[in-house]
Amino acid sequence: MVSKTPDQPAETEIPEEISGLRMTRQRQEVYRTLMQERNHPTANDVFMRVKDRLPNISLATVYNCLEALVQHGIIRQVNFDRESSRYCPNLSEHGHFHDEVTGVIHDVDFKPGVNLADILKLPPGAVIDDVEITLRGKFA
Amino acid sequence: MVSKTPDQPAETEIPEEISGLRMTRQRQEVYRTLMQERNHPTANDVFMRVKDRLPNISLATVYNCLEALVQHGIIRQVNFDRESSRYCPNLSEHGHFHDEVTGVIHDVDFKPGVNLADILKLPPGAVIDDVEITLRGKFA
DNA sequence: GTTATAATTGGAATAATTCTTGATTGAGAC
DNA sequence: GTCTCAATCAAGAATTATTCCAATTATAAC
Repeated sequence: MVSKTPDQPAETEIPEEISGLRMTRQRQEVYRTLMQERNHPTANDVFMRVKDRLPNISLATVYNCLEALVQHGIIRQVNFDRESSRYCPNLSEHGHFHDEVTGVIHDVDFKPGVNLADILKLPPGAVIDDVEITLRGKFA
Repeated sequence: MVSKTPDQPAETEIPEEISGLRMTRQRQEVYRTLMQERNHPTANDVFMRVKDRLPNISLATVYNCLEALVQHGIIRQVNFDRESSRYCPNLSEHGHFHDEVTGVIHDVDFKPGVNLADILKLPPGAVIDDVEITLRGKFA
């Protein structure tokens, strides 16, 4: 190889390490897939996608990567009822609207300035670490 | 016991049929257990409880009963992440606060007059059939 | 390059739930 | 009361998403 062109960034810029997580090739590809497929894929969806680039990757590795990314706050894991978990790189606090007809999942942002304590009778002293808001419905 | 006092309702009043669902002995006991154990038991919790009264009941039947009750809107099924489903006879719209330390689940009511559309940027045209709000946290 | 540590792989194991099949029950017709 | 039919139940097998495990491989530190 002649030129390394070190000043030109890769097509998708992924740091070698994020908040202490070693960004291995597998984790990179899992993450890249999530960034490209914004439709809340399951672990298996990701697996099939990543196999195009890493034919030897195993499903267990995809699960491991997803877990590592979730643990480090790089992606979010989303559950609907008892279905397979889905994964989502949208880190802004948001809920999900599940279209019962098409199965499509839409991110639903909060309106600005909304506070949970304004709408819920929280138990006194409760400190909330995580909120999950899931809506099911359809389009009129 | 001498008098039957028929005008006094049973300790837990359970109609013979609710919205088209035949209230069999098994369904009665499953429902009664949920009404008594307000701590969001799993199917297996209910199973063990109901066995005291119906020693021959099977876990599959408990699942069937729970499903039938959920389907008829008599109880609610609640899911936390990928844990076993839990069941809840509180039909008023409410969310759940999951205490990470003790594992206890608390019902969280909405403040009166709160409208989802006030706090969320719902996709235009979306008709919401069901809402699930789950909080995780601890007590300070 | 060696060594130590962490990650990956493939397959086996797990656990919650659903399915299947045959037996039982209960409601209504007679 | 008895008969019939559909609904329900029981027991265990099957399914499915996910996790675990042991062996290999890659990475980073020295």
